[in-house]
Amino acid sequence: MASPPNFQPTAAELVILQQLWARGPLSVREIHEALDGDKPVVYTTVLKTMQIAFDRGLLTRESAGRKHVYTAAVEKHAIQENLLDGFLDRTFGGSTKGLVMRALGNGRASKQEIAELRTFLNQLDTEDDD
Amino acid sequence: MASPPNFQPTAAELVILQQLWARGPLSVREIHEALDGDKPVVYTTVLKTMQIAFDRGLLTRESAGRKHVYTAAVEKHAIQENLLDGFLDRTFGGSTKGLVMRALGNGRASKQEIAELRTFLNQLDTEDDD
DNA sequence: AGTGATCTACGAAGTATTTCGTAATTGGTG
DNA sequence: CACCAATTACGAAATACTTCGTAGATCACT
Repeated sequence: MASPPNFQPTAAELVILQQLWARGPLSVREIHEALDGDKPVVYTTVLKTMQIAFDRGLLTRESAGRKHVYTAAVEKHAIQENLLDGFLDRTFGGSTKGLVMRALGNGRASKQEIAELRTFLNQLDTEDDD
Repeated sequence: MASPPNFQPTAAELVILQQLWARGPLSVREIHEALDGDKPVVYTTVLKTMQIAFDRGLLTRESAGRKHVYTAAVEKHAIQENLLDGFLDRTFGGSTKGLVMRALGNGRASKQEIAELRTFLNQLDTEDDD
């Protein structure tokens, strides 16, 4: 069976994707305005990054008058999984348990999140393969 | 209070560190032999990477006859946490819950691991701040 | 039609990382 | 001591990614 392409957006591309995933289709200007905060970014830097992401198939776009409106062409969950797989192997030698324990052990997760995860983990049960 | 330096080893450095964390102090040759598998690596590439990691303070070394024996100078858990923090923000917008659910949802975790995590999560309880 | 603002395209410099080749040094062995 | 193999040091090319400036097109408005 054919696997989906293993898109691995770079850090700069990921910043763009986060905007599009969260807010839907956007122009370069809209994204530039959202990003140009404490750390200023030049307009054409954002433009170029989006053009590259478009060339790589991460984004689609439509002409709207003189400008382009971009849309994420890849699913957030799929990309997160791709990136996570690599990160898991590189940093935790593939140990999901190691990763999760470190993620929860650093005090960044709220009580709320922990409670939700406990529920999630309790559901996640008998349905196992390998 | 002074924070520990925020070491962020590169991918190549991390490969070296994984060896040292797992197997203790090693020479360049020993690491080269361990890595030179399906994807061949040249000896001096490994050497150079280790010299850079040494310069950056990630490794220490001792002379043993004509050769050097290297040791990890940074703690595995601390490095994993540093890298995880950045990855979490970039890829999951800082949502630990999102990360953990994706990590567990992809079917890579064994029943065994899931059971252990459930135990861990149940212990992880009242001791919360923020 | 002319002017100015906004936009896209894109080359290319800048930065970070990885990879490799060459030279010099060291240690053991005949 | 001479030689060979193993080793370190290091410059520099190769690769990947990011950033920016310039040029040219397009649109709105006068």
